[in-house]
Amino acid sequence: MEKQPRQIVFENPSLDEALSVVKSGISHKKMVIAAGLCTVEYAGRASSSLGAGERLVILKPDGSALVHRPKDYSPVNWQPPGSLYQTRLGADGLLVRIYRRKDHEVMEITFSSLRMVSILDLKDAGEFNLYASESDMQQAILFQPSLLEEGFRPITSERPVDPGFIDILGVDKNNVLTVVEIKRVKATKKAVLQLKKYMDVIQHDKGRKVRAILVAPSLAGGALEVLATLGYEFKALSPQVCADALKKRGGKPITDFFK
Amino acid sequence: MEKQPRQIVFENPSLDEALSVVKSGISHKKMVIAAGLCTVEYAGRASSSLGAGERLVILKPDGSALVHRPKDYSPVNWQPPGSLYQTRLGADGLLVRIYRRKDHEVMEITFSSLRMVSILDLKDAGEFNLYASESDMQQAILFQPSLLEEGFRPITSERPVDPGFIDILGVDKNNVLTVVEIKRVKATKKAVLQLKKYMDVIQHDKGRKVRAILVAPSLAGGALEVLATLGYEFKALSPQVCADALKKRGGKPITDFFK
DNA sequence: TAATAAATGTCGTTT
DNA sequence: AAACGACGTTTATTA
Repeated sequence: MEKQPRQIVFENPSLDEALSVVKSGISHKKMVIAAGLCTVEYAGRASSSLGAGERLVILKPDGSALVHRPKDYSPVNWQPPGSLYQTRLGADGLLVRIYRRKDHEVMEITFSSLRMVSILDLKDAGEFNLYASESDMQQAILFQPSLLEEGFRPITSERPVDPGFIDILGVDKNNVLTVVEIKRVKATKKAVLQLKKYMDVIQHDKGRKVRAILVAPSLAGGALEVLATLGYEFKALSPQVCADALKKRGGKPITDFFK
Repeated sequence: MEKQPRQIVFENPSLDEALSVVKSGISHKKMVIAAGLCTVEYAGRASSSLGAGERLVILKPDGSALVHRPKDYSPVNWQPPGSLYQTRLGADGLLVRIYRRKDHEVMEITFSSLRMVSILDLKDAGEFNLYASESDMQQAILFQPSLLEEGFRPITSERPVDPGFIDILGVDKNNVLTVVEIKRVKATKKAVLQLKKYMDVIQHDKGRKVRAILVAPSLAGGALEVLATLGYEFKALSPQVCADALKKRGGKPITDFFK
């Protein structure tokens, strides 16, 4: 019983060597990394053509593939998970074909030469947690209503109304019904209009005084104007403060991606 | 004058070795690739925490950074271009800190061990062309208006109005003013509302009959309803058909609208 | 800088 | 599978 090495790395491999490494990596469901001079053609939802240049190519065991240029956050070409790999030597060099049934998408990479090719067997069971999302802010206000203002008492959250969901519905210290809309980033005019949609419904239903409060770390220029016109209010509150408030409450993060 | 090697690859490097390789790669503005057992902390617009596991880390010369798990198209953590790198040995291992001034974002990777670390000097001046984009659809209709309907005559494209740009403004065979909104994917309710915004302005300005046509490969359920209510029309047209029409038109690549 | 809309958006949840 | 909305969306473009 031969033990697979935990990684394989070839520098300046021949096309033949690269072919055998890539083939092996794919069939063993390992991560394949290749760097070299290549062209890329893509056809599917759109189509694209990438001229010759040196790039980093990543083939993941789950069938996702990435072609990265030396710059930019996003890959120049890619395939989502679930794609199928094929590779062979062609007239122009080492061909890697990545096919996705859904949308009949094909990406074809042609390496004319390689600088490096590698197989990595990565074990990763780490847990990922994201904090301070908008729902975290909501939870924080529900748990500690004074974050919004003294005397505020939430009634419901995510209350469904005609055009969506009201983040928080409650009453203030004078028992005035209050609609709360939360944004985790600077609130734009759009957020105010969203709040207005809810207010239109609530005011129509109730026919009595209702307060509207927009909660966000800050307000965009245009938003303030609309807000003032409509007689709504703004409460500055950052996701960080909410995250801290939740942390003090103890327990684990709200946005637990792996439930 | 010593010539830099075109790439450097270390397998199972010590933390010291890895430190020196990473430092060198960063300072020489090369692409740095590292694979190993690490944790990642991020704080900025949100904050996140990633437990120990083996990942592939890419540091690009333009200051963009990616942390890729063995699965998924998208990185689990990242920093956009323009970030600054810092690296040193810490108590827990090799620390790589990627800081972005904008939004005060920090990502910190801590490697406890490495499987591979590499510097690549990738030269990439290849041209990238994308076809069957929304702009291509627009160009195709402008060049061959019958793709929309017989007798249609475009007047302007990208006409600026209050809150944006009308994709195409023209007149139909009866000289009725027609607003055209184009989507390259199935049109949603949102697209109809976008069209409505333009219509509100046009109708307000002109005070005469105006047609509104939504062009897309297909219509979402909710969109059809709103479209009907507003009295707008739908024309099925795929980006591929538009790309083909442009190609037949001959000449140079379609994505040349960037004048 | 802010706003606006496109994207091979991707990625979840819900119907 | 379709629809809908959120995203650390990113990216491009314009005022």
